[in-house]
This record gives sequence, C-alpha cells and structure tokens, in this order.
Amino acid sequence: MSHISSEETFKQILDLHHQLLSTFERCTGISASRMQVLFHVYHSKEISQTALKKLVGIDHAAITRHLKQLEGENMVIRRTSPEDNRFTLVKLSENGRQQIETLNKEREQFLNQMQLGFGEQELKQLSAMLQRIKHNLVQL
Amino acid sequence: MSHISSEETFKQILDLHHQLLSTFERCTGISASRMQVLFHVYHSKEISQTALKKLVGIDHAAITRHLKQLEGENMVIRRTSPEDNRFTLVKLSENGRQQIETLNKEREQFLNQMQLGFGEQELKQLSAMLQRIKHNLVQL
DNA sequence: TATCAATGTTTGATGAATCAAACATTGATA
DNA sequence: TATCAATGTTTGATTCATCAAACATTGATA
Repeated sequence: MSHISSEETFKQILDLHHQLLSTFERCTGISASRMQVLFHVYHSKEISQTALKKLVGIDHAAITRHLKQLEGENMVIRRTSPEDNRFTLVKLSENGRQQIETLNKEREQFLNQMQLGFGEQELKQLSAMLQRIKHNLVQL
Repeated sequence: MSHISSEETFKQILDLHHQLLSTFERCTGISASRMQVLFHVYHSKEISQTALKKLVGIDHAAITRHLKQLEGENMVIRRTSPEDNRFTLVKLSENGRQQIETLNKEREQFLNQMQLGFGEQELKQLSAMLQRIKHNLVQL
C-alpha cells in the first residue's frame, strides 16, 4: 500500500540517520559533526567560523561550541582575524595535526564500509532520489 | 571520485533527515516522533509503553517523557495494567480522538508530498538501497 | 563625527534523544 | 517465606542541534 510505503521510507531514513551517527561515533570515537568540523579545518589550513558553518551545515552557535571544546582539547587554535575582528579564524594545532591522520583513516574506513557493494551508478541514483525527496519538501 | 561520493551520500542523508523533521514539524505543528507515538496509540486502541518503544524506535525514557507531556495536554490517558503493574497502558483521550483526525490528515499529506513523483518500483529500490547501507554498518 | 544596517560570534534556553541509575513488580527457585 | 533475575518505568545527566538575544565590529551614510 502506497501510504505504508512512504511511511516506511520516512522511518528508514530516520533510522538510518541514527545508525550512521552512532556507528560513526563508535568507530572513530568522535561525533560525525565534530569530525566534519575537523575535516574542513584540516583541508582549509585556516578557515573562519562562518565559512565552517556553511561547509558543515550546522548552526553558528553549535560551531562555536564544537570549536571551543576542540580548542580545550588542544586540537585547534582560534584567533581573531587582524583584517576584520568580526572573523574568528581556526586551524589545527600541532597536536591536532598529529591526530587528524588517524581520524581521517577511520573516517574513510567508515565511509568505504558504508557504501560497500555500491557501484558509482547506484550511488548517483541514490543521490538523485534523496535529492528528489528534498525537493518535494520544498513545495510544502 | 569514490570517496567524495560516499561522503556526499552521508551528508545527504544527514541533511535530508534534518529537512524531514523540521518540515514535518512545520506542517503538522508536532514533532515527528511525537506524531509517531500518537499514531501507534491511535491504531492500537490501547498499548503498553514498552510496545510503543519498539514500534516508534526510540528510547524508553523518551517514550515516558513524550507520553507524560501528551497526558498533560490531555491527548492520552495512561494507566497501570491491573494484570501486571509493571506495564503502563496508553490510549487516546476523548480530546485526543478528536484531534487525531486533523493530525493524521496532515501527516498523510506530508508523506504523500514527500514521495510525489515516485513510483512503487522506485520506492522499493530506494528502500532496498537504504537497507543495504544499514546492513553495511552492521559489519563495523 | 555620529548613526545605522549588516555581519560574525557568544551565551542562555529549549527540545529531543541516549545513557545510566534507581525503583517497583513479577515469576521462579530454594 | 525469602531471595533472585528479569522486566518495565521514571528521573537525572549529558550531548547536540536550533532559536533568540546580546555584544562587538565593519563600512556606508548623513
């Protein structure tokens, strides 16, 4: 039945989301969004918090909280931009640079296992379907 | 690139999850999990909290919290089972029965819009893919 | 020079889930 | 009858995100 089917899809996405996050954290020892923050800081050398918010896709307040905690754990260094004091710039600390190697490997392992058995075509197809659902929601 | 692709899928699921929950709440005025609780209570006439936890797929502590709030809003009635005092049974209140009609319509509308343009075959295919990803995670 | 709108960040509050511990109840067992 | 393991529920604490408000900074404008 069509209704059961769409409810099923909805539940599956919610459930998968939960599985993804908890499995990611179990495998890497760090939450997915915090890893995403570190990942982008690593790739950007130095980046502003507002740019991070756009890349990671979470609220600026959450970005600040994550970074302050990572700063406290000596993973990143933050400084106010001399060019514009509104901007807080972030880069990996020495300790952070050392730990990012392991974290990236674990992250990659997780992502590889997640898509195991999927061909490029299937991933594109899945991506397209998820995009269509998102587009449908915009109409509401 | 394969790695970019799998990261993309991951981000898409996280993003879609967020869009689904916030759009659902905007359309119905109630959170998705709370609606799920009401939906199952409605369909079961009377049900235990522990059965609800299994159907809705969230923690027993969260179930208790949702139900106590719904009880406070006069949506449900809870009682200890005379057969076994460990079980708390839940059913819709009179007020709840009246409101569930509207909520169900809004929920159905949301689900119909979510899957607009999807054929049965495509939904099955999407479902299968999400299932495969979940299965992959179990291996970690 | 003072004022204004916009931007970026920080902090408090809130909602929802999980985790853990505490408590009550049940049925089995010695 | 007392003890035990298992089950169900409740509550406190925690995590993470969003929302809102407050604050600092910037560049434009009068």
